[in-house]
Amino acid sequence: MNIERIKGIIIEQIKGIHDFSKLELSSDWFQKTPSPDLGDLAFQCFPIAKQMQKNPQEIAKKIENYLSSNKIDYVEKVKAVGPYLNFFLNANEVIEAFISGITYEQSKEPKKIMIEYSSPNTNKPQHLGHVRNNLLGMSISQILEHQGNKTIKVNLLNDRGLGVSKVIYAYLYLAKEKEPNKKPDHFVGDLYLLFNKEVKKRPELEQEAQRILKRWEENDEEVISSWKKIRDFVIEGYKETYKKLGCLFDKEYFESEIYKEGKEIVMEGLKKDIFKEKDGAVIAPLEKYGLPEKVLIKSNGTALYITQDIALAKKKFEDFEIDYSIYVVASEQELYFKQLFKIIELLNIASSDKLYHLAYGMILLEGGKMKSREGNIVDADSIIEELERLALSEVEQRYPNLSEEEKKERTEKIAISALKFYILKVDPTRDILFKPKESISFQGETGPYLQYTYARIKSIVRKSGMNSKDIIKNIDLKCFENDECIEEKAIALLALEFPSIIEKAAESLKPSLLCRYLLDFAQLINSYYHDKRVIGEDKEVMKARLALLLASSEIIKKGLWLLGIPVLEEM
RNA sequence: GGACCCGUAGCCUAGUUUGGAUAAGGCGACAGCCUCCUAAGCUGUAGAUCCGGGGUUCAAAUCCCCGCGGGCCCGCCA
Repeated sequence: MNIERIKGIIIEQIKGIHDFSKLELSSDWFQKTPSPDLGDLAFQCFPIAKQMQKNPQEIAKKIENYLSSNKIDYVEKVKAVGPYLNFFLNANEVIEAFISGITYEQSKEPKKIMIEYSSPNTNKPQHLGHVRNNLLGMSISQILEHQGNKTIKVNLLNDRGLGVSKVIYAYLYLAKEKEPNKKPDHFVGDLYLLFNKEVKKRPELEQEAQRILKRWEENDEEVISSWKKIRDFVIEGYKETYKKLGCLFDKEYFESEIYKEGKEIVMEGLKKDIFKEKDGAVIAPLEKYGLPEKVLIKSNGTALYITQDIALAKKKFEDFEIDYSIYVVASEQELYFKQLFKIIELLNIASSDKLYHLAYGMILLEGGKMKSREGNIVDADSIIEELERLALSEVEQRYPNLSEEEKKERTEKIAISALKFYILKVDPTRDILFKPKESISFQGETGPYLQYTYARIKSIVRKSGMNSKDIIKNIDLKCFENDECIEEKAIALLALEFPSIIEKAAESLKPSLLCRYLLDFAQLINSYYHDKRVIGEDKEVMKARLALLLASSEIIKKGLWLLGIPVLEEM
C-alpha cells in the first residue's frame, strides 16, 4: 500500500456523489494538515467549487455529509473545516498497511535513458565540483532504475584539447620528474599548475600549447607518446577516486576517438549550408534561434569540445537506441547546451525534447569559484581522506577494541556517507557555498545520522533475540490499541509517502527530495525509540514495535541506497 | 551591454513547479536528559520586515512588473 492509493480510494468515494460524476477530480488536491489534531489528510475544495461555481465551504460540508454515511477503507472520520475536508485515518489500518508492505509504483512506459556524467578533463585530479557531478549521476540513475527504467551510465573522458595540451607541454619541456611521485592524477595536476604558473611569466606559452594540439592532431610521435602516458596516469588515479565514490559506468567514450567523426559531420553540415565559414573557421549561425553563433572548427583546423560532442550525440542514439539522453554538467554550461541541442536538432540527429541538460549548481568556496588552473580547489581525494581520519577517531573513541578491519569498514562507510549526504541534500540546481566545518560534521542533518538511526534499529532487533521472519509473522495490531498510537501512526503515514517521494525525485531529477524525506523520517524514528521501549515490554507489544521498526529500517536502507549511501548494521 | 539562476532567523537549507489553514528542519546560542534497547541521540527556549516596492487574487514566501544585492555565462577553453 501507499498514500497515493489511499488518496485514490477516497477520490473514488467522492466521485460517488451524484452531481460530482462529471467533475475532474485530482489527488493533487490533497495536502498535509498543518497539525495532526486537524486530521491526517486534507482535501481542498477550492477546485471543485470553481468547477461548480459554488462556495468551497458548502462543497466541503456536502462531501462530509455524504462520506460520513459509509465506511471508507483507511478512513476513521471526515470533518469539514472551512473549505477543507479533513480526513482522520484509522491508525491500525494505516500501521498495518505499512508493516505488511509498501507498494512501489513502476513506470508504465519504461524508458531507456542515457546518463552522461562525470566526464572529466584528463589533465587534473577531480575536485568537489566533480564529486557533485559524480554523486548526482549515480544517484539519479539508481532512482530512475528503481522506477523501472533502463539506464546507461556513460563517462566521456575529455582526453583531448588545450588543457591536455598544456599538460603535455609541461611534461615535455618544463618538468624534471617524468614519473609520478604521488597519486598519478595529482602528479598530472601539478604539471597543469606548473604550466599556468609559467604562462604568467611567458605568455607565448599559450601559442605553444596550441602548437602541441596541432601536433597532436597530426599524430606527432613525441606528443602522442607523452599524451598516452599522461592520460594513463590520470585514468589510473581516477579509478581510485571513482571506487571511493562508488561510481560505475556502463560505457566510456574518449573524446580523442570521436573528434574526427565530429569534424566530418561538421564539414557535411557546411556543405549542406547548415553551417557557415567565417574568418577561416566553421561556425553554426544560431541567431535565428536567439542564440549566439558557435565556432565548431577553429581556423587552424583543429577541433573543439563541441565538435566531438556532436558526433557523440549521434553515436549515443545509434549505439544504444535510447529514448532520452541526460547530460549531467554544471550550470555554467547552460548556454553551451542550448547551442549544442539546437545544432543536434538542425543536423537531424535527435529532436531536442530527447535531450536534457541536468544543470547543477556550482560549489563555491569562501573566495569564489573553484579554479583548477589556479589551484584554489577542494580536491576530492583529500576531503575523503580528511573525513576518514575524523570518522576513525570517532569510531576509536567509541569502540577501541574493534578489529582494524572492522574499524576500517565503518570508517569508510561513515566518511563517504557524510560527504555524499552533504552534497546530495541540497537541491541540484542550487549553488553550494562550501563550509568546511559543516561538510565534515557527523551530527544533525547528515548521512551518519541516518546510518545511526538504521544501526540502532538493527541493534534493538538483535537484542530482542528474535529473527526478522518471526517478528513479521502474525503481528497482533490490537496491542497498539491500548494507547492511541499517535507516534506509530505518524511513522506509518510518512512511510506510506515514500513511493511518491521517489517518484518526485525521479521526475524532477532531484535526489535532494529523498534526502529531506529521510531526515524527516529518521527524526520520527529517533524520537519514537527514545520514548517507547521495545525490549522488556509485553511480548505482543514488543513484536508489534519491532515490526514497525524493522519496516522503518527498510525505508532508510532503500532511501540511502538510492542515494548511493551504504548502511551499517552496527555503528 | 545581453541571457539564465538565486535572495526565507546569526549561519546553512526545505517550502516556490500546481497560490490555500499557525513559514519547516539543521548548525550555532541557552536550559535540560546517559543506574533506561547505541548521547553520531532526545526534549525544551530564544531567534523571520520570506531582499525592497508595486500589481493580480477571496487568498501571495509561491504568480506578474520594477528596483536592489549576489552567482554564472556570452572565448577559435573544456
